[in-house]
Amino acid sequence: MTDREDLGALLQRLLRVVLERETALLTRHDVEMWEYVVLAVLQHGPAPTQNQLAALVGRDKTRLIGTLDGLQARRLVERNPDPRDRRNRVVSLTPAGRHRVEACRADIRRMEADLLGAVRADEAEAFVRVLSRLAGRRLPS
Amino acid sequence: MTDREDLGALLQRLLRVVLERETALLTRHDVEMWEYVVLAVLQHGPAPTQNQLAALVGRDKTRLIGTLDGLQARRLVERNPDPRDRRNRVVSLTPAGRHRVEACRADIRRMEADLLGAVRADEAEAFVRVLSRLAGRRLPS
DNA sequence: TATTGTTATACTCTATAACTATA
DNA sequence: TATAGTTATAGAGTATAACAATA
Repeated sequence: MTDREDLGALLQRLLRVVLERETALLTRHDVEMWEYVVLAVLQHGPAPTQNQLAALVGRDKTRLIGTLDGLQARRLVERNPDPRDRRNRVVSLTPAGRHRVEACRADIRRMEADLLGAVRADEAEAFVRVLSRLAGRRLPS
Repeated sequence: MTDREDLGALLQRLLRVVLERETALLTRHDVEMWEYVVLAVLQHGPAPTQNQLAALVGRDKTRLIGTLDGLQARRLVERNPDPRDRRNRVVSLTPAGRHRVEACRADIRRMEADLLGAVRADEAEAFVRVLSRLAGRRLPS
């Protein structure tokens, strides 16, 4: 670890490449980046409130609304009032939304495999493992 | 590589942590993020034109100007007209600028070592090596 | 005319503060 | 009154276009 670039610079450059490829790929599925992030989070289950969903995707609740409007207009997500507290709107995937995000995910995995193909398979696996460790887990709140 | 988060999500989360720590650290040196990026690039030698410098740091030439103004006002960089083509202004570090960026770099290295301390030393080294490979080299133009 | 550095304008994204409806 | 969702307003960051000086 003698003379190398800063970790921040390296991460930013790699992230930029990943995001460029991912954006192009998602466009072919008619899905924008933030839309995909929302769909991916909802794969784990419905979000009990939009507020919690916003925190989960790391975004403000006000900025989330336009994204949800677009997804709902295309019948990829549903917003249903919670009968127990009608202020809350529980957001969930429709079957179409589930199929869409699964198709996106498959393409992303292919893209990632292609990218990681530049290094040995065991190196790539170790890289992703350490990256997961260092990135920590998503804050649930 | 069964069920894991997307590479983009992992990279973004780790980058966010790194940038937060780096920003706090740079503030103690009275240096902003983009200012540090410029200083770090200039460590390798003067930039023959602001245009080339902008491309090197991955930024528009118009957005670079305010950053250079601030750095020049604090006598950390110099802008000298090129005698052979007086349209160009060659940007270089002053001695104070060199000392400043070296101090920042040292703190950043400490921060990175602390961050990478969460995994074994050989894993951390391999991680940075693969990351460098995948990030590729900075485009000179 | 073309290019470097600069300034000015417009646009996007984000953050903050009101508004409504339910509780 | 307090909270979830929504809308509206203001601010920061960015991109694009015009401008002055030099070639």
